[in-house]
Amino acid sequence: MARNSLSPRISTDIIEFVKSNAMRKGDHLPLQMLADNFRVSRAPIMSALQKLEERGIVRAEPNRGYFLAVNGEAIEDLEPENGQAAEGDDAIYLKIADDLLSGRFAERVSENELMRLYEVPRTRLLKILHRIADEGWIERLPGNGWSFKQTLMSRKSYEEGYVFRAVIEQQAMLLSTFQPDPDGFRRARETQTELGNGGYEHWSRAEIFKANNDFHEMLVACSGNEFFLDAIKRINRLRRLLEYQITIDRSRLPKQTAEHLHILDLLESDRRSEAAAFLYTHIMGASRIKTPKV
Amino acid sequence: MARNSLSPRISTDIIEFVKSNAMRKGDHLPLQMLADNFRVSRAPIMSALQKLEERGIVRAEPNRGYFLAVNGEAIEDLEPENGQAAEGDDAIYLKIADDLLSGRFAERVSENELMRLYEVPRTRLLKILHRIADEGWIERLPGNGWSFKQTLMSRKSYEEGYVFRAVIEQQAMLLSTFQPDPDGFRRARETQTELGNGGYEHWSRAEIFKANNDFHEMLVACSGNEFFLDAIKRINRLRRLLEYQITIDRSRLPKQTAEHLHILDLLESDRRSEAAAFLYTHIMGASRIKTPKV
DNA sequence: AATTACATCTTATAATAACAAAGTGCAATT
DNA sequence: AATTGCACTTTGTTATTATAAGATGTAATT
Repeated sequence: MARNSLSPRISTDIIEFVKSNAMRKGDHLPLQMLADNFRVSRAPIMSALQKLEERGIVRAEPNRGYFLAVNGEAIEDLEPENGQAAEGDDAIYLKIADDLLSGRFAERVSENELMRLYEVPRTRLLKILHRIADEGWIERLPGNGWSFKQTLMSRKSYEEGYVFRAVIEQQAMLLSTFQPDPDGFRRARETQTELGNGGYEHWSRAEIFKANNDFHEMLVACSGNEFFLDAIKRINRLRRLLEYQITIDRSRLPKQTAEHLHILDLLESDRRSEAAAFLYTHIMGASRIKTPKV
Repeated sequence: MARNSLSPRISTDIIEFVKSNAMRKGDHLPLQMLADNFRVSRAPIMSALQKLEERGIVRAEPNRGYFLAVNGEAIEDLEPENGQAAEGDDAIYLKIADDLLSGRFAERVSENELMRLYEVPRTRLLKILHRIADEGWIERLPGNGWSFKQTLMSRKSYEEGYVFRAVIEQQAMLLSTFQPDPDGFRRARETQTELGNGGYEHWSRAEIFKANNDFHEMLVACSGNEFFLDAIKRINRLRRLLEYQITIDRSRLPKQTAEHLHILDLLESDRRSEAAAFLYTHIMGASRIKTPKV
């Protein structure tokens, strides 16, 4: 009768926060700091911490607050990578994507139909549909119902996407406002090195995908132009959907990470136009290898 | 208690359709054809035509349907250009934009607050907010409420937008898939010529803006790459919002239309890279002149 | 001075019902 | 054969109400 609690998501976020800040056992976790960080009030932070206490990750001290009960890096995510255990809205979102790619939809669908099909209240369904609309693969019709844009999910569009990415990223790098971000570079180096040195064998598909996207988005962020970054983020969200259907060719990853590192090298030795050219072929090269199942 | 009828919008659409197809007095207007065209069922078409009959624009013949009562070009829009007579959702959308640009919002707003402020039911408000979110200048917070992204509305972002457009459009033209669309070129020529030959003096701001956007979107459409087109459309929607605040410098329009025609000339004589380079400076040039009021 | 813990207020989701508008099948008309 | 006109079904918006979750001010504790 009421909404889904934020606390599960926030629990996960807190764990990630603790890890990425390399916090240690005994460190204090002030409510307001976490609340500001996640852009919510103290209330959901409280309940998330209470849940984390039950899992033994934090310790509560009366009137003093919550403290880390273990070292950050020692925390393992509960329910880690159990296949497709997407929770809540995301589960339905993915089901819709899957049903669309399997051709289970007519071009036109009514909201009621979808509500019945996925057993979701209208409010929630609409939230999901609007998200999909934002990603561009569904569209509200003027009268009743919604219409899927199958074109965006096609093979042709997939290749167009690579062209778009290659052009945008290359051009972003050539902008006069482009400026390498030392901190971003350092972290990218770490991740890419780790991924190249064996990580590619056991990391999950989602992790690999994220590492790759993070790298490219970090580069575009250096352009200092929000529109370029936004365009890349937007197309990456769509790409995630299509590439989930594809088997990753892990044998190609060492080469990929090496190329990523090479780009950083070039940039750090002020050979920007070389880096941009290399980036272009790097992206276009990736598109030819993989072949969608569908 | 029920939703807004589509018929007003469809009436307008029919008029536009009739005009752009140069239809003549006495021409038949089949329901299904119009329905397919506007992606709705015959029902709202019927009621739209009934309203048009009351205005004397079409004539009904029993069991035969509706026929144009006047020549297409002779129809004047009712309530034409009466300043800012935006109807329905658009009115609220524009009010929100205006209130934001005037700094009347805190960074954080709740849905209830907005419902009270604009006296709109939640469903409608949400539709508008999602549209705004799609344009990128508002964002749902994880807990309660929404947050405006003022950055997108700033002077800096305005300039970044021009850079983005210039790059995207130029690169779109350089794609191997780029192919001039003779029909699109012809129509663009007509519009731009008309605008240059005096149209710039009496066309409304909205009309001028639309002609300009149509021109650029037509060009990008020739790239045959949906992502380029989408990116341009997206930024143009945002641009409309900011430029509405700006006084048009009509004296610059003849030069602008001349440049547009020049681009078409270059493309038609197969001088694509020249055209692309010119297009780039054309767009960047436009950004320096105008100065936002805000 | 910072921060929690609690009480209180506010917000958004969900279920329901009413209703006008959109969608549709088919006989009637041209 | 095409298209309308109409009866009928389905859909989506709105208002209402209940409720759990988020937001927040403040006294108490460190």
